[in-house]
Amino acid sequence: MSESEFERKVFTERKKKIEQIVALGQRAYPNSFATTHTLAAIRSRYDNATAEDLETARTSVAVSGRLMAIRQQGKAGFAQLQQGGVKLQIYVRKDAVGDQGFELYKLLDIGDHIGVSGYLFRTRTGELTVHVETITFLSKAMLALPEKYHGLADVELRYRQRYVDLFMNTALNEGTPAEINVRDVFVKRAKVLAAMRHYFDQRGYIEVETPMMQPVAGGAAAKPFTTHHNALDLDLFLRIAPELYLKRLVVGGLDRVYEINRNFRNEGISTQHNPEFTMLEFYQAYANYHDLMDLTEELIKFVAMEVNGKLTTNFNDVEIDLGKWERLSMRDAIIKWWPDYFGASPTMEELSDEQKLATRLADAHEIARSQPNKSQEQLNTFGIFVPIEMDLRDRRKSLGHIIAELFELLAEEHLIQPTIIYDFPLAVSPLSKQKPDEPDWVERFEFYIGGFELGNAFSELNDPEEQRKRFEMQLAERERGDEEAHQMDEDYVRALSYGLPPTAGEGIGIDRLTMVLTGAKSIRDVILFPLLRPHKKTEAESAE
RNA sequence: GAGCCCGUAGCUCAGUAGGUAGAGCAACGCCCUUUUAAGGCGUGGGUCCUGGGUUCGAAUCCCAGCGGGCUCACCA
Repeated sequence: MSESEFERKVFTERKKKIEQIVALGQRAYPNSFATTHTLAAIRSRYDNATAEDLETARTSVAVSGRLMAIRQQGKAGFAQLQQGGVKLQIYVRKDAVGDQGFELYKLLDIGDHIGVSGYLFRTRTGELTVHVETITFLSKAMLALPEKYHGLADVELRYRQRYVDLFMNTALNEGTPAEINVRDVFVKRAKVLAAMRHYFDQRGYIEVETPMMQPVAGGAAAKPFTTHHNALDLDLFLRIAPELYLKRLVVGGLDRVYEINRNFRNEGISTQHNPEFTMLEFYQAYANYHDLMDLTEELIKFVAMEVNGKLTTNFNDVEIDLGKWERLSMRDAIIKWWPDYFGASPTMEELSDEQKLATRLADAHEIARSQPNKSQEQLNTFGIFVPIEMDLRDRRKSLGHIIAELFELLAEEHLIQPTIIYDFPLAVSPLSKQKPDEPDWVERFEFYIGGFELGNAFSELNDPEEQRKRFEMQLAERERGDEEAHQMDEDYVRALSYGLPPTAGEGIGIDRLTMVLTGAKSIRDVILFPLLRPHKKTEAESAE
């Protein structure tokens, strides 16, 4: 820790204060303090009590908390205690706490933890306050707290010193903008997890934990982190998904399983991506993707009610109604969001035939190219569209890949209200079951809220021979340089060979769902300790 | 990975026609027995992110680096 002169000075002064506090008969770092109430309990129980109520039935309390404000007034003073995200004012006067007690009070700093006992009253201005009779010193803040009104605003410091962020940036600080009410966000995140567990537990799913360290990183298309086990001299991957293990469990007869845990993907960081993120995955035997569409809507509604008590949520200044869902096939979504700028929308038939789509994209390319005045947005779209069109024309990518790319380019950003996008190309879905009537398409859906993907689900491919073929197709793509193509997993094929019943499974990004439910604009605001590049150490510090 | 923006006291921020730095809070000392972003008087505190360059002179202009934010690309 590199300290400034200011911080060293404050630290030294406060060490002296601790000595003085000990000289007053207090312990420097006592082991405990018995309270009668939490601050939250006092607020909920006595917030409506009048001054007369409090006077006639005198309520003695012992409470503790961190001092967040001190307003000294000669031989008396007010201070504000904070505990559990709740604040309560205390009033200390010399004639009530005695000479020693008041000496102690004067040695307190903002940030210190104390315990007080006394009785409740209302001040002249009507604020519920503890009239203090004894003060017990509990712990000292050896560093100065951030500015009391604005809190800790520097985004980098908030992430690096989340411990400060958490006690400074609460809804109780008037200057704190609602979107960085940090404590509340993480309380809600915990409620999301609890609600999900409750939902699945009630429906006969069992919660399981599958390996985070895997010899083959499967179940998704992503670059993994690698690690090594010394005793076995074994290279391992941090998992990118639990999927293949969870389906092995369904083979084993655990018909309904879920897991809530971290996935690790060695890819870029953005407002929607952190290298480690939390995923719910669940599998249900004898269900298909239609069943999971219904379940998804029900689950998200349930979680929203548990967390927020309502189905609407404000995200990026848009009111989102989690009670109303739209369902669109991927091809319909492309047709719906096809921009006029590219001419008339393609037809379903054109989107299902490589040759016809190639012609259609070439036409669109020409129409867009010949338009004289392009907006920046159109230029951006065009800039992404052109390579897609060329990939199809030069047969570098299959129809399926092109469809998926077109969908992401044209439709994804529009999916603000809850939308289920179903029927994906087989080429981008190596673990999904084909549609009986359209073998190039699979029974898969993703759902979108706020313009990004929150979940991915499908009827699970359970034919071991077909699965082997799909893995081989993936290996071929890997050969062609796609580092994220799926690896072969022989044991998974073996597991399928013992018989996986018809099963559907789904993964839901917990961080992103929490963003939607709390209005957080960055995934880093819903992860307590998001990954940051460490500050480069100075030579002096490295030598320590 | 690319583009744009930011980095000044512990914190929140001012400070450019380039003249070697300010406020509020916090800290320290004093006054104040119903305040609440309490108030009053006084004091201390800064490698202006780092390293180069231009200049008589750089927080300010230029270059490189470090850290961060946003947008885009990849992905969930």
